[in-house]
Amino acid sequence: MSPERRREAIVDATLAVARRKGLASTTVRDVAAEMGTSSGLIHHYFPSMDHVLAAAFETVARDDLEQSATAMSTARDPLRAIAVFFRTYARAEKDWAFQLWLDAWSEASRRPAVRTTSRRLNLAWQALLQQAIEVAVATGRATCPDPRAAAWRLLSLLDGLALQVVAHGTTLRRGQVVRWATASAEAELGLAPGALSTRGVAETAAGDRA
Amino acid sequence: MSPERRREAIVDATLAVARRKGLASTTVRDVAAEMGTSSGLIHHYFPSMDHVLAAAFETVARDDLEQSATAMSTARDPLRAIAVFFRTYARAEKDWAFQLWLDAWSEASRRPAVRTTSRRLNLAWQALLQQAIEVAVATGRATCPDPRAAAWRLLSLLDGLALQVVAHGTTLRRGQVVRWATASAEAELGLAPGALSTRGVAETAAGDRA
DNA sequence: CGTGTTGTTGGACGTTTGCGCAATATCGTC
DNA sequence: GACGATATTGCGCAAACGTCCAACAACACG
Repeated sequence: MSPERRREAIVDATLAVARRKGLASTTVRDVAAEMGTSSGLIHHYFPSMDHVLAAAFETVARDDLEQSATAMSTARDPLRAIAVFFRTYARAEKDWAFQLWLDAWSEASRRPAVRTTSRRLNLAWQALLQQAIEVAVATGRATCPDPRAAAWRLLSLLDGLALQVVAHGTTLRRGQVVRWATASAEAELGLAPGALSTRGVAETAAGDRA
Repeated sequence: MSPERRREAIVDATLAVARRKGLASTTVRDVAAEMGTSSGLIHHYFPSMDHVLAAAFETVARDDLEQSATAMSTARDPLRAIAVFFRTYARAEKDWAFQLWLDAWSEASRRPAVRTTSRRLNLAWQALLQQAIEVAVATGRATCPDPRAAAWRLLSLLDGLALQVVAHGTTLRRGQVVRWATASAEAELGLAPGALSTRGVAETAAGDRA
């Protein structure tokens, strides 16, 4: 198995374990057992467990980011692109991925590699939303005095709401998260209520269940 | 030392350690060493480490809650009470307390006692803000079609922004968090821009540095 | 065929974890 | 002053942790 392939295999195995036990309590031996190999092998490819976890978290966050970015790029309209952003953010299948975010934010203070990765990816997500807002403003579809601030606010709102869903389970319903965040976005962008709502974005509605 | 005093002492010691190392990596022996006693003593008062951490987290979150509640109750005006809520939320001294929240949200999936405590306190914070909004609406100082939703949105926004400050350090500045959240609150409550801003809430401005 | 490079193994090392338990110390009550 | 309950100790236990390393296997290249 090629070095690159092996690294991917380690990352995949790490994610399989992290999905079950959480990022924070994923150990070298867990990953080795998941791959069916020895634990020493992991340290042959990664300098420390910190870097393994950071690499694993990065692939998930980056994949989701690219997935959202391509979904947005196929939207026929700047406003629909923003609507797609919100709908792809709170998908039910992503609950475990958001738990990874929670773990990363918490572990950031203890694991340097996780911190830099988490920070970089968070900035990338903000940049994606900010750019979409700027496009909407430039094409006259929206008005927004400070796209950078609006993107941070909307992203943080999504994070804070999703956090309640994932960490506390029944406190909030997922549908409300999307609806509330979308409504805030309409206010931020000077749009009429409902301008970003369900109609016309059927391609992503499948992720909005329950 | 009375049993109740001893429990408090354990909780205090746990917090002293958690402040340094984070909740997730606070161990029985750390707490015992902090108290200058044996580790067995902790298990004599708490059934498991999970409950120790939950109790410690609870006292901090509850103290902060009561602190905010009393500060709000002394405000001369419903709107000022809301402004106080935002200013007391993002105080610099509370960075370590917010790291406790991050740890609690992350650990919620693994530690049952932490989960129920975190959930209960989060609901209490939302209730505090919702009540303040309802008072402002009832006295005609604000308009808000759905105080429950608005409270969740504003609280989640604060959480999401504070998260960036605490977990990633330099990504956002603390002053911006308060200003951005306050601006969102003004929009949610149908207020003029600046209605909740600095002027007139000097009693809490000390916590807004940097 | 020999030889060096590299992937991989399996386990040792030292530490740390949560928890339990027998022994000891302390103290209120008769 | 003796006694019973309870607070507290100090350590043992088994398991788990990250890291490291000597040894074996596989293969490319001379």
